[in-house]
Amino acid sequence: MTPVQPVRGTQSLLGEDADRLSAVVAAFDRVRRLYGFRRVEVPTIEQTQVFARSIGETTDVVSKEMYSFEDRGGESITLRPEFTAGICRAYLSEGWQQFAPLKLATHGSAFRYERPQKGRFREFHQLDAEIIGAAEPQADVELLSLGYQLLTELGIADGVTLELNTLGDPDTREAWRTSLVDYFEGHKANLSEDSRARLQRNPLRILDSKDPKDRDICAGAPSVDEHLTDEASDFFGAVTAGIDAAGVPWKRNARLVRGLDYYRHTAFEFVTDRLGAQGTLIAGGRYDGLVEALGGPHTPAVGWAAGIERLAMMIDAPQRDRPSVVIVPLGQRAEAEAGRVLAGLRREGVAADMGYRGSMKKRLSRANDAGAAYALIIGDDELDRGEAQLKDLTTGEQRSVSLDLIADAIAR
RNA sequence: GCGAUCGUAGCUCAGCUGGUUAGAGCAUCGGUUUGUGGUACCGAGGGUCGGGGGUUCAAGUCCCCUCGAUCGCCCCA
Repeated sequence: MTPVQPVRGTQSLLGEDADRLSAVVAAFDRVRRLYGFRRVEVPTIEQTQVFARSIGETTDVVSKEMYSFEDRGGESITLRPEFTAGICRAYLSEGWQQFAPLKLATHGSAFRYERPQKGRFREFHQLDAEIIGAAEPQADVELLSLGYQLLTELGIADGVTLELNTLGDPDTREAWRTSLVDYFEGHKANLSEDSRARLQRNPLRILDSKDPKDRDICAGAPSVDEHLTDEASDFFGAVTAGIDAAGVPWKRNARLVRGLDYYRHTAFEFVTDRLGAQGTLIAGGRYDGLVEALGGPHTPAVGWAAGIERLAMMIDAPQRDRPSVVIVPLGQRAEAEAGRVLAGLRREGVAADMGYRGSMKKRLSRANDAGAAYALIIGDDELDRGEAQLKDLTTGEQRSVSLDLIADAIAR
């Protein structure tokens, strides 16, 4: 019988690869506390309309790339493809509005039915940070600082660039869009086939086309700056002044866009060239229109999400967990005593382990493989004297230690 | 959805233009050492060569289909 295969685009990780993911999450958890972002839990599944309404019913994203199914009650359910929409739903349905402005953080699995490639999976993991109910540019600044400090904490800030742009307010956005369509219509003949299709569907996206011909045309395209209202311009100025003051390096990318209509003002990506085509590590922006799209009151908000797998690929290998001591009992009498010693050490906060079976040779070999600092050998002879042999696995030195003083001996 | 490359042991791979019982290293298990790991030496287990079909006297090797992996395109909430 052939073994059961994993679902395409899912990962099962042991050892260093798993440690990398948890190191990223641990760093995020440290940093988000420093910034006062409260941990939230939201469901993995939501009613499909939570995502469909926020994204727009007709897009490819909704029709082809979500894991949606009908449950036994006939309800259309979707595995979350991201966190933002679910958090906004909770903000409305759980009455979190009373705590606004709210700084929230979470992390976990998300699901997208896409073709797997480097740094892209069908079940993947995200860090997520949101500020809901704040229209002030300081919220954007705080979120950008949080992202930068996370990258610094992970030791990868040097290889990452913050690309920043503004999409302006709705008036700005509409005016810019119109002039972009006019401009690209004029160059339609020279655009790539993909971009000609985008002209109908999502003209802003032409700006980040990878096609060299498109890029030349984009170089002469109207900039959002020409359409910024005074208010939008002031807002962007406040954001950039704020991150400059906070010491966050950034680069203007006037071609950075967001496809969905609910985005306003700030749009940004922390990118790297070290991960091939999937170079975006953290992506976010201001989404003042989203809560309204979910049926709530007008609510300004800004946030970002980061791909945990991508961050994990960037960092140095984390130190693996290793026991301080592995107990090696010899014989049945020793094994009973060893169980007491093991429990005692663990209660004292010493990372201690003991194999379930095996010869002394085997057990020592396992202790060595586990990276233990010490092996504690307990045999009948030692037991009679209330002692054990403590062996330093690095130096090979071994000495007798009283069973009551093992934790002290290891600490030294 | 589209394109390219690739699937041989748990892992990394070798296997020439199709030709007897498919190999190595690492890992695992056992032994040299019944109370001493990391080193060394000896030995063992483990593969219907991703799956299915076809060509051929003969297929791991050639052809088709399929599944999967990798990288890219599309998409990127």
